[in-house]
Amino acid sequence: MQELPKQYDPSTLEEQLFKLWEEAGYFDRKVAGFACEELAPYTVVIPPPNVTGVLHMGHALNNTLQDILVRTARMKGHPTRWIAGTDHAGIATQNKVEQMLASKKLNRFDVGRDAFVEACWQWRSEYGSTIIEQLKAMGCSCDYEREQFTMDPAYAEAVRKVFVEWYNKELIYRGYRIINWCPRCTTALADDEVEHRDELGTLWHLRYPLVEPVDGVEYLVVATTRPETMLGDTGVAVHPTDKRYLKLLNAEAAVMLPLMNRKIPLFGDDYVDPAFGTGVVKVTPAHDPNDFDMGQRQNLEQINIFDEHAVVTEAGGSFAGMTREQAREAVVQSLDKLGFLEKVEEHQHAVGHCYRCDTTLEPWLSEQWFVAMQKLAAPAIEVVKSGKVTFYPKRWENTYFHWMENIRDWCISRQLWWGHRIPVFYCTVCAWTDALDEDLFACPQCGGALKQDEDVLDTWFSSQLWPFATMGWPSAPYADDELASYYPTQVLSTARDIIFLWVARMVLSSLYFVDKVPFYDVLIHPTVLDRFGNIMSKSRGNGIDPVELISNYGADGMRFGLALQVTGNQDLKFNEEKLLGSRNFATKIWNASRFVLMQLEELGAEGKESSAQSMKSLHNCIKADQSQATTADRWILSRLAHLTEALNNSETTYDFGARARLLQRFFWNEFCDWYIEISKSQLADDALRTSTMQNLIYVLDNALRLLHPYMPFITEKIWQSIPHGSTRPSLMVAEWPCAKTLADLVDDVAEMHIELLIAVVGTVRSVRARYGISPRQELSVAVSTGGALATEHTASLSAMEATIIKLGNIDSFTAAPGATKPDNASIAVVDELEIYVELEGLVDFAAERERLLKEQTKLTQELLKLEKKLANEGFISKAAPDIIEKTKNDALEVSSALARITAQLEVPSA
RNA sequence: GCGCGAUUAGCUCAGGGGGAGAGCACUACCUUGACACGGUAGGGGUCAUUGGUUCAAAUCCAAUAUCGCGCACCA
Repeated sequence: MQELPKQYDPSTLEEQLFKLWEEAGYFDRKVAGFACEELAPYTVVIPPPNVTGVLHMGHALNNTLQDILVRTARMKGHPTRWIAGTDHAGIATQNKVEQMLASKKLNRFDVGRDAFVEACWQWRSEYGSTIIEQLKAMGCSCDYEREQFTMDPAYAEAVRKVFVEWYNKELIYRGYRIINWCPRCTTALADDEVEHRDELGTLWHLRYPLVEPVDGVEYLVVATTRPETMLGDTGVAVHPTDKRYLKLLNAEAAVMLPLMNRKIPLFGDDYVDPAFGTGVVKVTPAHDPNDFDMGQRQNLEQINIFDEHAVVTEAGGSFAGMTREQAREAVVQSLDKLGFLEKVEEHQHAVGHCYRCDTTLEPWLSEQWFVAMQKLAAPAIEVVKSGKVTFYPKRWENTYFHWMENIRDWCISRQLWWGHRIPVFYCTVCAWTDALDEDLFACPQCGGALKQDEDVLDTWFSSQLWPFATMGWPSAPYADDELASYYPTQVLSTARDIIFLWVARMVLSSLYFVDKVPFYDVLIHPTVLDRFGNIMSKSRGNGIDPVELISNYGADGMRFGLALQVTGNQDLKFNEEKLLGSRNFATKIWNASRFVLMQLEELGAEGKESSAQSMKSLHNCIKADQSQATTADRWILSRLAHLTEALNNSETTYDFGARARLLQRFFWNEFCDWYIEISKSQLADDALRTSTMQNLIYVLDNALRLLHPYMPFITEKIWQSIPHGSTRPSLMVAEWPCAKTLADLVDDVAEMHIELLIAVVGTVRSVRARYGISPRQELSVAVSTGGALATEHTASLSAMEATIIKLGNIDSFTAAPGATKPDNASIAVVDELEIYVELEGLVDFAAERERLLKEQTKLTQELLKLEKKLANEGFISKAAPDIIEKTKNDALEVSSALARITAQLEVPSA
């Protein structure tokens, strides 16, 4: 046995304990050699944080939850595997490395592609492990030995195989289309990578003169939020049935585009909403997705007026060389000068921004690679509909369905250098092109030199393979047969903002390539907001650093405090006070354990139990020998049994907050506040000493096991020091308390009897506080029992006399059926007990009379309410029998209490 | 525009058809031999509003208001 230091110091202990776990290899208990083969494996893949990442609150929360699940499963005996690793994060990492180069006044083109990619790898090896180290500091029990990276050679092989397979099945194709373009990152983005934000913009109304007036109409008015794009206008559209413009349509009128002096046609298209603005739309096929579609239908020319930096090209005539912002101003000015500006108004509209750098995106026409999603989506919808995959909370399934059912083709090419290069090769001589599993240098058709596609794949294209690519796919047979035994994974825990980007695509690709769902449960945890309800972000500067929280509250305090705040809500307004409370809870656990150990030591020093070895034998004894057990012993064991059952029952609902609360209430309010206090008087009794000690150890041992997944460090440290009943070397691989075994310990009688004790002690304490009687002043207390169980209650209270005397600081205690009330005593009626606290010479009786009058009024009102209810015919005929029974009992109790208080008031006070 | 969430004590939030709860904060007392990051006892709420269902509504339904989120956007 090892003595615990006086103060709990998370900072030094956590590091030591983590090292102990890691070195012993407990994270994979199968490897560590502990039996677990008979149970189904429990696998979780970590949502791989970006290599550029540092731990933020979302990670802290999400990984706390995953660790709770994994640690619980491990203790229950499941072979567990929590796969950890990082994502290469194309744009994010490339941006970091570009920033680094910029500090040396270089850009990526200065150093060249190979050197740049090399610099990315360098950057990764230097900074890429930060977040993994931080996960360790949190206590996350991941399988770090199998740490994965989305650019590992084996992983790259998987990505390439997926591309080639889909390419061959024509699910991947190349197309010339309008995509979302970030002019700062100079790359295309997928639709889901666009962040729309409402902004107050301007709506410019422009006059477009007709080439020839029709019926006196000389010009049309179009409204636009992007006047600079007019340089690329190749048409003007109205709704085909819009009466205002029918004449013009019939006349096949054309417009002379101002500034560019280009003749462009007017045409009708259903897309145009005649109710909006003037009902006339300028059409820029190269710079707006809707205009692109209309342009296709009308066979309009596509004039791209921006280069990749959103600078106006030659196609923009005299505006060439201007940025889009400069061009906007210049175009508006020129139009105004020429009298083409009709009206300017404010206009609220959504603007797309780059999800990585927040630059305003440009809809841009370019050649890109796409995945045809529709066919792939159907089975992915099916598995959720049929319940093979379940979301928690379930409402997120709607979000998933909505996306899947309205799915659009996925732009997967990125004009970046850091990432998986698209494995498509082009012959520089002939027209040969193909996607290849292996690099090839000469054209199989003409022998000419081959060139690989310059673009890399969307990071999410590789992340979608994470659950199976991390388990050896596509190597055949799967390495270590992992895919066979550890797949599908049990649960995927993540944030709601990547349901589309990641979750949906994992389902779809896993079904296609492995023919299995990637996970059974999807746990969408709440989003952590700041205490005012705002999203935490760098730009707001309102983020909280979990590393700092760990140093302030300990990893255990942070974890428990976060878990407490997890409910079914979609947001979590971060409440740091809960962490403080959790740190205090950790201290409470520490000190309660110290108390138990101190008692144990004292017992050993007296020679009652001479060695740690024999103390080990104490474990479980209380269960074997219930004859030794007091009411309090049986009560706390019964509470422990209920707790274990409740924890097991709520498990699959992922209700972390509720479970944390159950644990805290049991340990603090039941074990510490009552059982430990009661044990003090039992330990003073030679006859009860050993059995009480056994019970303290037994309950503490089990409570530590139940708490371990939430607070792994402190529980491990204490457990190492107590004579627990396990042969296992570490709590993290110890046995989970068996609910079935514990069920035998449920004891309703003991629970009821402790309620009596709590009522008596509570009454005495209340009386003291009410009348300002010093805690040192001993009091005389008598309890009159009544009702059918009067004899049993009397016996029980008498048996607990020593404890009651100690807890209430009482000098004389008696319990008897119908005991007479001493003169000048305070009376309290609790259930069927009348509790008398003698106050002779201690208090002002007028005050006590006053209190009783108040109590009488309260009870009278309560009784009236109950009687009214019972007199209600509807209630008697329709309410459930047990509710009626309960109401009758309540009425009886209240009326009896009222009678006793009334009687008391009628006795003239001395 | 469509969809989702929230509205309960000063604060953060549980709960959920039949007695309004926790933690923090507040008040009083207690330096009791595990713990002042503690103990004991208290004060404090028309459960957003309105209507409906029901014997019974904080709880179920509908509408409204306010706040937040997501999707889709009409230039």
